[in-house]
Amino acid sequence: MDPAPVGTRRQRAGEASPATDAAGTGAPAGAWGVAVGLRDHWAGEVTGDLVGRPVHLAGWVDTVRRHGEHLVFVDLRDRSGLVQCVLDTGTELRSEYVVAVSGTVRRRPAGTENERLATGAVEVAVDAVDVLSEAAPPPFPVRGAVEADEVTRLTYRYVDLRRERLQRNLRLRARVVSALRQAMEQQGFTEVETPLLWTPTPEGAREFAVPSRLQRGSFYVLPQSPQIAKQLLMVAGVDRYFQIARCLRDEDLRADRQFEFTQLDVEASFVTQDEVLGFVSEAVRQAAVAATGTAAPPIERLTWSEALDRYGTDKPDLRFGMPLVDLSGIFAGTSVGALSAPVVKAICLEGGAGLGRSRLDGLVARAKALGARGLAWFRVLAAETDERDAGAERTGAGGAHADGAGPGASRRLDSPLARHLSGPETAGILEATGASVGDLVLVVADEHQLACSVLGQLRLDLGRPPVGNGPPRYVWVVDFPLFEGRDEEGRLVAAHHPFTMPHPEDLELLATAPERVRSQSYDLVLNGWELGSGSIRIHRADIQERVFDALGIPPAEAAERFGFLTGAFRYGAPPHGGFAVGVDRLVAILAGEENIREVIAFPKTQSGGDPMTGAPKPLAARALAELGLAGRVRRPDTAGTGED
RNA sequence: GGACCUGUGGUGCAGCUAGGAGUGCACGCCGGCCUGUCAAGCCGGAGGUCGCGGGUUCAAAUCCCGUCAGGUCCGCCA
Repeated sequence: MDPAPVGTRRQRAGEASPATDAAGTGAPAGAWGVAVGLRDHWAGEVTGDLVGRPVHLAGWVDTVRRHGEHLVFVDLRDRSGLVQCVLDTGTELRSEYVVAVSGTVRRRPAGTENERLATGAVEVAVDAVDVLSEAAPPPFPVRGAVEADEVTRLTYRYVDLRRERLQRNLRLRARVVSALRQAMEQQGFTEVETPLLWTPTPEGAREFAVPSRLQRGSFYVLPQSPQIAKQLLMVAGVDRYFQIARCLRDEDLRADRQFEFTQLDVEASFVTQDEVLGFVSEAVRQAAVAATGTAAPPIERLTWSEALDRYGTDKPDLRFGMPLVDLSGIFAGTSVGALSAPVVKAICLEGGAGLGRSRLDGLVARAKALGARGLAWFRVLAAETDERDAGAERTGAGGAHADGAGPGASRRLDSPLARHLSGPETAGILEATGASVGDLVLVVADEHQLACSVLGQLRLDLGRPPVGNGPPRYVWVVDFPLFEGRDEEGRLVAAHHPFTMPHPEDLELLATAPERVRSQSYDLVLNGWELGSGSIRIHRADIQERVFDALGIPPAEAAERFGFLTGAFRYGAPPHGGFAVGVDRLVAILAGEENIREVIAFPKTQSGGDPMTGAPKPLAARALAELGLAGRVRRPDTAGTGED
């Protein structure tokens, strides 16, 4: 017997990096551990060097190919892959039966090898089969790439998880989490667990409430993040903290949002912003290497205002171009009403001149739905070739000519607006956008924020590649503003959270022009997904008071809501800052998945349900009474009349 | 709170624009044949409230209204 094939295989493969195995199971070679119990080998590792050896295998029946009573092929599957077993007696094996087999490995007869299978050179001549469990036909195929309806998949999640895709994702996730943990430990961080039963912090995301049985009428909440706890750990002198932390937010679900999600939560004392970014960069880099086996690219850096100006968003997808171009100067004194606005911005869609009128109307509608006053479009056509230009005459649109200063032939603009443009305006559009014949220029004239965000969204609509496509582009977005807009009562709203340290150069603006104050906060963005965010925190009472003041939070209210944090700061708070990385999103992108459900073992539907368990469910009256909630039940027949 | 897409034997689709008997394809399932297959093959068979409710019509999977479920997005996510 060979009790420890793992080490020898790893050595033979000579792989320093965790490249995936030949069976395509998504696991590092030799990662299955020692086979024990009913098995002494893994199905996916039955290869040529075992020829002549007896093996015991256990797993699921993948396929049965029956050639009469005396020749039956059974593919036996376990997490490591499959191997063909040959039986010479008729048996009652069916797909997904759970079996243990014993037999002898032998080379397949010449000409019957299967090159698509890692174990395809050999087969197991079976002398005993033990059916451990019979199985009903699965509700959807376990093998293959066809996806069943979402409810069906979630109702039978244990079957769905048996499939190759999710098995691979679960293992990739485990490797990523392990790499993150190792990277943080290597950098001197201490893993600390923080409470799940926390206290309400009325600000930020909606929280899940947990009724207290011992103190009826009072509630814990589940933490939307360990933010305050980790700052208290800094006051406690932990100095470098991290946690693979579950966070819970009672907000509407999306492709990249579940109620509960996992963060790599990090906080460190006596550090600069760049040092925090360095710690996180190293962790993410190691995670990417663990997941893909290839080196992650360096993380780029943009300021928040650069990101907004060039990509119309604070989470730019840098995998493709189509940057926003500023035309405000060109249209500063325009006579065209539709283009008269504080800010005029444009994007250029390569080859977009061929879009038909209905398609363009759709874009205009989309822009309006996003809040813009309107959307101007200009087809870029070759000058003096009107008759051959698609749609130019049919739409009855006027054409404005300009001798292109840019590359290629002279160009003109085709658009209902084109004949209203002055010569310099036409030339300005062509020059600023660098548009070529056949392109489409889209222009939004509006307030700065709106013009940017609308074009940023259109840029994504028109140009964004699928999630896993192309080399990943990591980018730090830094210098976020401290505040973003105002609430209904005209009070400033914290962009990150109220403990974020203002940029040192902008401290004086707090009282005079708070909207212009930058903060020491930063986001990590991967392929247009916000992977996480962080900041340097305020540790000085005087600065904190000035920020609370700017936020319109009176001292008494601040003490009531955050007293246990500011109180702790009185006893010696080190300067500190941190970050949190969204693990589900990171894993999803590394796995090439569009939805984080595919990297979570038991996710919920968009309406927050679990079709498998039926959760959420009503609680029995007795349970409600014990929690002090009985009086608050709203029965359908009394809805709207009960107390609220 | 809102917008859009989807819902047809166990699974994935087509059928709907232009109403005419539950019509079709692939997989799976059940049975038979079959000693080298590997998504085995060949033959036969079973399996359906066309998500649900209402309306229009001589007639509805198909058109209309409502509703439920799933998905994508806006709002929301300090």
